[in-house]
Amino acid sequence: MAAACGVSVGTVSYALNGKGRVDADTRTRIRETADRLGYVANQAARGLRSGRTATLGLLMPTPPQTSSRELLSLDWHSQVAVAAADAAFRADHALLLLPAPQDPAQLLRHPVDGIIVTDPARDDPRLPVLAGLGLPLVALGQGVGGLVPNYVTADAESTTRQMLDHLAQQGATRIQLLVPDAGWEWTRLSVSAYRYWCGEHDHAPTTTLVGLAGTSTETGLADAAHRAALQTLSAPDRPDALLALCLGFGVGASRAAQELGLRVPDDLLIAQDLDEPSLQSTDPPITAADMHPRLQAKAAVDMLLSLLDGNHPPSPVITPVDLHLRASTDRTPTKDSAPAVS
Amino acid sequence: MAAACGVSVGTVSYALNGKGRVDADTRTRIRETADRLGYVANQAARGLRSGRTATLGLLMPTPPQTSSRELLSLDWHSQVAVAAADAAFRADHALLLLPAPQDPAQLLRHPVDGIIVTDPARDDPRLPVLAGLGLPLVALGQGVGGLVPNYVTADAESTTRQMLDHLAQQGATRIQLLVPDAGWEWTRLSVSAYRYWCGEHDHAPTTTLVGLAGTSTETGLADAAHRAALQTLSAPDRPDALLALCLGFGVGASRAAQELGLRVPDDLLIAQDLDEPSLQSTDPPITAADMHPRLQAKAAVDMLLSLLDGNHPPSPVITPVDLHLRASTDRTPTKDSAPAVS
DNA sequence: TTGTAGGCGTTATCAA
DNA sequence: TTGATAACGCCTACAA
Repeated sequence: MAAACGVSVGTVSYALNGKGRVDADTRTRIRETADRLGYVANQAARGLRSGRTATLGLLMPTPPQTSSRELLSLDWHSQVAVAAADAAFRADHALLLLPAPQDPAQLLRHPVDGIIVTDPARDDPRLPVLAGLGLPLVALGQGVGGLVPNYVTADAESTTRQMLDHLAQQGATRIQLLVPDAGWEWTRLSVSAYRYWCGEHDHAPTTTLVGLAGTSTETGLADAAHRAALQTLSAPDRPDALLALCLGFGVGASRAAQELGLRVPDDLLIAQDLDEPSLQSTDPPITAADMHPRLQAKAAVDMLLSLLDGNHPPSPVITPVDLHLRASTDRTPTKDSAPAVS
Repeated sequence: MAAACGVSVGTVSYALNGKGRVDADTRTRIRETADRLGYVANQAARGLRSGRTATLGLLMPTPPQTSSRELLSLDWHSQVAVAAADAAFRADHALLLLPAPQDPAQLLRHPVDGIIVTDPARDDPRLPVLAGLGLPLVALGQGVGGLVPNYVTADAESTTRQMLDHLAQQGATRIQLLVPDAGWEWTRLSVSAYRYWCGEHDHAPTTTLVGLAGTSTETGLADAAHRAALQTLSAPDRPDALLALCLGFGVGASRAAQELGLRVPDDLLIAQDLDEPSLQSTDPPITAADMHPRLQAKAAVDMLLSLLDGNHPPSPVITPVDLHLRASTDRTPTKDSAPAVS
């Protein structure tokens, strides 16, 4: 382009991204003409020359092959994806959406500088594939035991303790956990925090394992939790609070309570760790924790970019969690007025 | 690479993508070594030469600047994004997630061959920006009056009629529409179909406009609908069925009915046009239509690819819609057994 | 049937 | 401070 408007190509390049080599006047002149002509450097050529693509990959679980391992809120993923794209763009990078790969070669067809992998599990089939790529990697979720050293996550332990404290403060004396039977890292940490908390508070830890076999939708999760909760709540020494550790479980528990004639929050408190829209449409709405997916996404992008710059970013990054207190755990006297803080 | 393993670079190129120039033996030999070495052509170099990027852009509404115009289910978007990425990959293209642009130049920094724009509105600020780009464009949603000639959408009219027929068949005689006050194309078509249907069925059309000012979350939508429904359902000649034409409205209507002591479905039927997870956690679950976001996404990608090949794809593509009948509109005698078909 | 060479737009190096 | 030039890897027209 701009060779035509005054100087040589090299000078244009230096003027637009070089450090201090060009004359200030020349630079402003070039900048102006570039703006006027709407000129932007060709990414393909730049990539060819530099070996970098200015593109980050976001590896999502692909719906068709969703296994129980990858049961995650779509709403969560959507927020992550858009926020990550936004963060990448602000740093002059593009974000490529990658379906879960069968074949590593498939991933290389559209080269990226680094990859963010969402919620890896300990035996995640995507991990060996990624390892073979030799690309910088950041996990959005637990780092699964050193397999992915750089990761961004919320604090499972602190989240669990916050919720337990809140339930106890609202009068719960027998808090029971609804635990997904899926071997997730997040679950493991939460349960362990629960046991620890029980030890501190002279509380007998009781957990109900909810089988996830064959479940692949939010409704399925709710149904599974519903069955488990019916059983648990019919027992003679039933709990007076349920903490649901998986999407959908809160809705299922709420349904079970209603069918058994238990009033929430009077007879039973219900809370869930990860917030989701459905928790606001139950009656009463269910307390849950906001893990700030957008914030996590931005942190993951920043971490990856910093890795690409050759830095050793602080890792892991632990992002904050905010409890959304709703009516399902609100035992304050005035039950009629709007009690939800969301 | 492969020059080292037998022949010249040109021959490798011809062997891997050329027509018939090379000897069959040489070709298989080259293919084999390429596979063995995991060789894939460098996209940057290929793009530099060909001018194409093998990359499609998906333009999403960006959360920070979500205006009432772009209030859409995040769940919907997530499904669209992942399905589109998958379809693009199968056609050897990558899918770039694009935040809504302020500046057209920003979009050009990461060049794409074409763009899918989700749910454009008639006065969508993204459209003039896109027009200035001169790129092939496909709308995922209504084509907004010729502005975007190529589009993929579900059939608003047929969806509305199906729901009205279903409600009437379940005994509704005074069906009222809850209409978002947002100037959406989909809304306009639905309302017009409703009026037409009323004419055919000797039914007095009544609609309640629900103001969306200041609302930007699903909860906000539900609250707005809740207020409107309270008023409507308290009127002397209250409707016996509500058809909600916006996300969140079904949940809001359901809450209003409960507060007024109206039983669903006995005293009031409730249905919503676009399905969402929350509709399954209300009591009772609410009937809605599945617009098959994944199918729509795939159709949009196919249409865009076909445009890029210089074809005139059939446009618009109208995708099918499936009614999910749930308890909120089920007046069959056996009310106790599980009535939901989902 | 295959090798050779030029050029796509950038940036880094070197010379002026 | 600036201009010329080579090279990044690929495709393709042309020569062998």
